[in-house]
Amino acid sequence: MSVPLYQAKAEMFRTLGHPVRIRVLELLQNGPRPVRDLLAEIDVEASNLSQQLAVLRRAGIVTSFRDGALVMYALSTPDVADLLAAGRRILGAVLTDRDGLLVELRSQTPR
Amino acid sequence: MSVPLYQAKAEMFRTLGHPVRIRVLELLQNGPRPVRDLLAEIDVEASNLSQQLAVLRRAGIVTSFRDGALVMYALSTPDVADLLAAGRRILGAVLTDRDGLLVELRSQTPR
DNA sequence: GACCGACTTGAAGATTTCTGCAACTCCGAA
DNA sequence: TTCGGAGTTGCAGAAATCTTCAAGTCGGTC
Repeated sequence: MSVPLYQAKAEMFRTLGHPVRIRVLELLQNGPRPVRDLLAEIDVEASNLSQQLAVLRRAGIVTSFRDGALVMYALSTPDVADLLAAGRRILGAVLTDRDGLLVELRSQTPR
Repeated sequence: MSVPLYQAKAEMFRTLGHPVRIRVLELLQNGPRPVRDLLAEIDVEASNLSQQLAVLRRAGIVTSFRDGALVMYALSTPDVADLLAAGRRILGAVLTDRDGLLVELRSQTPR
């Protein structure tokens, strides 16, 4: 297997490695959402959110389209939900009462 | 859900966001391996590999133990394999003949 | 067509991550 | 007890990422 493929995989994971971007993806799991909604749920400046959305867009993980005055975002593939779920599982295995985060993690219904 | 949990998830993904670390994890899927072996398969300096292993160790994704003169590394949980597999699927969905990497990706047997 | 809300873009400074070198520890063999 | 192989650690310069501010675009509405 060639080197560039590892590069691509690493970039994909790195793209997910940001709190705001994770938050966005989890919100988009429930279907397309306008930026305005995301902004209302995530405590971050509009320009910052826009930058993070651009990162996800460039990586091809989300797509966007205009609906009148609003810009909508959606997951480009439902596989993203699997990835997030797998991440959640590992976090559970790794944290194993390392601290209180575990309790909170467990309370999140596994889809 | 509180902010710190997103932080933890993001950190977990960021930990995977490096070519050498991805390579290491894929090699460890087949069972524990001494650093010497990893070094032989990954084209990187020993100190660099050691730094990357330290990152994975700190994140709790791998564990290490000494076996005589060798230091062995192993996945801390088999769930990691699922995560890598999910990543592979997304990459496949996202790349969809965006370039030649796709062909290579497909040739990799899905576990 | 002027204005406002909804977003995006560009750029700069601050922060974090990476890489490679040098020095150091640990173990086993001679 | 000395030596060499196997790894790790500390650090500094280089590179990538984040955050924020200012400016700009696109649609609707009055």
